[in-house]
Amino acid sequence: MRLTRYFLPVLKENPAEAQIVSHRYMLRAGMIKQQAAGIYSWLPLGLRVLRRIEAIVHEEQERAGHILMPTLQPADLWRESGRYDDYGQEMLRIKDRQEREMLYGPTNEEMITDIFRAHVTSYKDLPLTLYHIQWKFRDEMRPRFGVMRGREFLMKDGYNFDVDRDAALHAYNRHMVSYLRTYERMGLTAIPMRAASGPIGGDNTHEFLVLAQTGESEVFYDDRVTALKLGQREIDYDDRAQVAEVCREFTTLYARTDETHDQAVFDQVPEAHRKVGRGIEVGQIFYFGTKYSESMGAEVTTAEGHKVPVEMGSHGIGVSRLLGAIIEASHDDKGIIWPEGVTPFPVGIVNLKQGDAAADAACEGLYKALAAKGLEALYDDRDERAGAKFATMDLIGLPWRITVGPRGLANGVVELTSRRTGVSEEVSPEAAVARIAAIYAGVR
RNA sequence: CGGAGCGUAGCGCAGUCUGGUAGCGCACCUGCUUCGGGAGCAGGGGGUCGGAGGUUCGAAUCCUCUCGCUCCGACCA
Repeated sequence: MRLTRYFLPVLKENPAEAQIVSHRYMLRAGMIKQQAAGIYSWLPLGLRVLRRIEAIVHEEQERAGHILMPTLQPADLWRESGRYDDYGQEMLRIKDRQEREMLYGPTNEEMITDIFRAHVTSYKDLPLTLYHIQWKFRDEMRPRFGVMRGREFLMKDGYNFDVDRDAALHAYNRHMVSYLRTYERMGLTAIPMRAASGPIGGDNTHEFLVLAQTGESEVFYDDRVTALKLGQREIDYDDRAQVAEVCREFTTLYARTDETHDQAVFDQVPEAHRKVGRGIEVGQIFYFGTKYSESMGAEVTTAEGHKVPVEMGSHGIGVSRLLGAIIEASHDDKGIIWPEGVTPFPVGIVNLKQGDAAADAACEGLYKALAAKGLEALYDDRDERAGAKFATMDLIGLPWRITVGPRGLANGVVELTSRRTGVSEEVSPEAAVARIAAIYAGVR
């Protein structure tokens, strides 16, 4: 993408309404535009990152069935589970022209149960997991922090259906592991913490927290959990013992939110590892058994011929919120530093002397060579001074930058710079392309 | 929803107390010079002051109502 043809309305000054760093940078980097309290338009750069995060979520859902449920739901479905009255003012209630009561979905347990009961009646069709990524609306009393606490937000929510409790708990564990992988691919350390279930219900639930000063939850943890990594290990999601072992590894050390914190247990953590901090919640998994299947009549026939309410769980990832969480976890005083997994463009090309025949040709060559490797660079071809181009690149946070100028070209080299470390090296254009391709070979 | 504050040019702000017909920086446009970390000089365009009503010879400024946004608190992916 050539910057002269790209809609990237960057701001030099901080918008007054933005209080935290991720919100400020998202506005300054031209990623989002607020339309009402907690409701945002996604501009090209922001949308690209949102789509990258979605892509990773999709890829990690592997065999789960991808569906799409509507944003608007009939109120009657929620009357069946009893949540129409329980959910309160946070639920946006609407009437259509026929005076039918509708709501803008804050979550989809009722609807997925309705889909399930219409089509599944036998244990032979289990286990089943269905998920979608859809906009949700929760009419927060106080939206804030940009996309971290918006009213409209994009969420991946999945639902598993199993024949018995053991199978459902395996589904729970499977999702815990897949979520760990998902966050790691985004360059995040998200710690599973024992949590409270809230309006979803159920007795087994973990939240995934990214540690950050600006987090909304107070967290208590043994800091050795932050060193745990899934890495490249092979995992067979059908292997109950292996999946359970990974979960045990990640949930044994103390890690809880204030809702479930137990000071007596926490005191047993060695003092050197005992940490209190704040975290951003980026996902949650639930096992809630037959809460919805019983109230809504979602039953399956077992091998023995009995009808039983299906065992269920649900799992969510705050897709739009993750943009904010990633920025909170990865930035400096110049701007954002995107992890390779979610960056809007893999690399930026800065032409220091637009209009110089050699510089222009070298940039075009790099741009095409990268494209040939499937890497779309953001080429700053504006007639701007070097400082302005560097400032823009630093702000929008592309992890790699290739700087092209007459001075280097005279020696046959361009500069390859890491946004994260600031380290530059002078290499031939061909070598720069090869390096970038190698870096992203393991990422996309 | 309770408490506090703010709406003046695309963005950041001054002017409001002490009414007299709107200003600064950035951005934008033109020209010249500059050109490896948000350039300099000169010239220029743009707002009727969130909205409605009222007081007054006269309202961004005073009064009433209203809409929106932000911050603190209670709730949440």
